Amino acid sequence: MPRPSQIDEQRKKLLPIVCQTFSELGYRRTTTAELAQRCEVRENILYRLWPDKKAMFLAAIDDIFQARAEKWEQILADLPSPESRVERLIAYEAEHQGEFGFYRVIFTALAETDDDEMREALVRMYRQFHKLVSQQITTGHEEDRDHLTVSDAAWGLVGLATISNIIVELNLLGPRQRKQMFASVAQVLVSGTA
Amino acid sequence: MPRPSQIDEQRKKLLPIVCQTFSELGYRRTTTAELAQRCEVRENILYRLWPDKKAMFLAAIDDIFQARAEKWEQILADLPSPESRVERLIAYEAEHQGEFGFYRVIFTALAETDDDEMREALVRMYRQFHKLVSQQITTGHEEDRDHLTVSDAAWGLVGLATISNIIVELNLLGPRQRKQMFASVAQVLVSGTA
DNA sequence: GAGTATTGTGAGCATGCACTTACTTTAATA
DNA sequence: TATTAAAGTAAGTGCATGCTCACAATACTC
Repeated sequence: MPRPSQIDEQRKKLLPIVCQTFSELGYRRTTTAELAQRCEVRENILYRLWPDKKAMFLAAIDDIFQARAEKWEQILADLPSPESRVERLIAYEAEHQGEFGFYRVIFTALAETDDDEMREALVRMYRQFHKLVSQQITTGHEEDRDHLTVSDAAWGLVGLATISNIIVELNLLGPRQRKQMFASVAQVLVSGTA
Repeated sequence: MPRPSQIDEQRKKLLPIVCQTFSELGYRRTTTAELAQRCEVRENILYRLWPDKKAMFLAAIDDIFQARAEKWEQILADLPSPESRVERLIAYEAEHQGEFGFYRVIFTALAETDDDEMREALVRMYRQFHKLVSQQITTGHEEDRDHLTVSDAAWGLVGLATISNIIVELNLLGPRQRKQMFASVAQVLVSGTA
């Protein structure tokens, strides 16, 4: 009998490096040669772990999102008080934005939505993300409502427009729901402006 | 004397086709061969109009944004009443989201932010966009504040996270301002949730 | 230690694609 | 009508890059 395969172990070992590379360079600019070099193996080996470059990228998307979700859980675990959970996450996100190259990966993936698998991976990811956010928005946060500056509200609207377009691109909501969502959120942002 | 150059005219004539192509396919997937075919000229000719593919893309970004801004002006011109200007634009955006392939261009551009010119074009565009939005958010929209559903608020937050990452990526705000903006908008979205 | 499948090496193939070059044809001016 | 640069044609070049193949070395089981 021959030696036992360690493909799974190696996949697990190299995945963080693959994630890091895609986060830095995005999809297109990441070459298989670059990946191999950083992983300190030949390209050949990578193709024994994943069928093609796209599979490497999809694996990276899943892993990066997973890491983010785990980070969130960890934060919430430290803070068992039911209140201020959202506030805690918001503070964390505000602080660490763009740290994991998460969105660089997302942007480059969004540039490839003509590919079905890529599209599906994105849809899965956004659905999970949105669900995660939803679960944390507990009701009863009435408190004293702060007013927004015009500039802040404008950024909020630009963000809203962006996510709306992503929703269109990925068919995350039907047109009717999407429009209603857009109107509601925009309304809150605008009317909350001092 | 030879015949006068009509380069400017031809540039202007072909630009819409170039825009359309980039909107459909994004940056990378748009090949110069494809552009030439759609423009019904040889690749050669395109390279007499623009120095390289990137220049064609940058021209497209500018033009697409310009078209959007003009559309907005046109909408506001039809509606000289100072009130409900924002509402009108919001309604328009909600209705026509994703129609011009605007964001497909933006996403693929965001995948190329390692390139300085590309980056600068995006920064210019976002600055203008945000300014435009800001100008329209008139104060005094107190009215009766609608409450958001949890789902809508969550989408708002995802959009906020997205734009925040874009802001980081493009250095549109300093960290301090960005965090403050994030917190304020998130606060309004969360506390506005029924 | 023999046998076998795994792991590693290195070269290379095929293709897509941005960009070029050498040339012909056209038409506006003087 | 002669001149001259622009407009058009056709072919090609060179490079990056995803992916493969033939083969050598290794180490695990029996």
